[in-house]
Amino acid sequence: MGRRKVEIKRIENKSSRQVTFCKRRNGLMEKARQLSILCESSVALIIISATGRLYSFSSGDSMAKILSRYELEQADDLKTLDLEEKTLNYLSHKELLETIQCKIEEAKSENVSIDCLKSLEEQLKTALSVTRARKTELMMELVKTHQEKEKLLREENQSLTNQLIKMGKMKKSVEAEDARAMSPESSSDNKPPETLLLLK
Amino acid sequence: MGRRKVEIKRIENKSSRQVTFCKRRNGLMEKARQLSILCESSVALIIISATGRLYSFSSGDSMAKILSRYELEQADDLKTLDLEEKTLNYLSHKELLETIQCKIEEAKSENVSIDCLKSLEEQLKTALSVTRARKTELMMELVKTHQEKEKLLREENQSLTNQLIKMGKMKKSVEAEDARAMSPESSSDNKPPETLLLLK
DNA sequence: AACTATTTATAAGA
DNA sequence: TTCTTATAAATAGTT
Repeated sequence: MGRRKVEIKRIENKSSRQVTFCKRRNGLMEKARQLSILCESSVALIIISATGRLYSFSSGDSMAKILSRYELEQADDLKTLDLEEKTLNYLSHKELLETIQCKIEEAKSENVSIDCLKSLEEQLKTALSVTRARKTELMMELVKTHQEKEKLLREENQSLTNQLIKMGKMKKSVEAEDARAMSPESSSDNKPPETLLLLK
Repeated sequence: MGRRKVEIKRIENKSSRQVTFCKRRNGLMEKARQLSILCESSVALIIISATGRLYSFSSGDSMAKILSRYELEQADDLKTLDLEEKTLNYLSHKELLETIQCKIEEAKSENVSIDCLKSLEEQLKTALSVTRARKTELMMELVKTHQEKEKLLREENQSLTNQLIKMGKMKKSVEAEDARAMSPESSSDNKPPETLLLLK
């Protein structure tokens, strides 16, 4: 949609690449906004220019909410921390925290060097990531437990529902003869309704 | 760009909303891909449908890399607000690091709770920001020192250059009479050339 | 930063 | 769903 068709490959001319970046970035942001409104969906968009400038859009739901939903979906959350790949492979969370304590001890002195602080910054970044990963891990376990519990309840509920249907049919078929013959059994077992309430 | 113009507001009809979602989602993904290639930029796109289904695109750079870059930016923003206002005013960098050490001590036990890790995550984020801030502060001081040194040198240089020019003119005006009359003075003071070398 | 010739995306219809 | 098509919208190259 321009004077001529363009191949989708890196634009060689620097200035026209910059102009195109600006135009298409705006276009993409607008499209993202429209999609989120038209179809009431959540959209998160992050763009980092070649020069490192950051642009972002997020619909109604906050960016953080959308990102955390995304991170939850990725079971490979731990793998994606490739920045810490090395550390994570050789050091446990506990060991990392111990390493950090030493670094902090160093940095607590009054006359710290920039290099020392730079190193502490890196360590803290790593610790933050690993702590996050461990948190996610625990949360995933929690979610899994809940899902299993839910599955069991669903199954129980289904079987109880089936029982009820079967009983209902039987009841109907004997109602004409003697309705009171079923009443003791149906009133004594009141668990099915209770379990049904657990479903949402 | 269709049979007729549409207002950007929630599409009421459910099925046409679904169709539009599918079409525009694909369109947005494709546009994101094109932007990343044409302008060699990093693009991360996450879409969550109204029904909770998740779709995502990320260019070359892994999604995690882009997201962490985004989060880094936010952390910096947080630093400039919260930290300077609250923490930085009441706690020294040293004091904060001490607080963190306690938290880490807690988190080192085998059976940590999610809440405990969450709290540690926050503390590490803060520590990271404060460390960064302190680092920046020291670097700024360093830069300032260098700038001042440079300014002094420039001034010294300028005045010396002026002297040289003046002398040059005087020399020219007396050259015809006696060039050797100026030589003792100009050879005894060799500072000007040396200082000039310090400029870049 | 505007303009405009074209291409591209897509709304509605089949 | 998928395709077709008329039309709206985006944008490439130009000024």
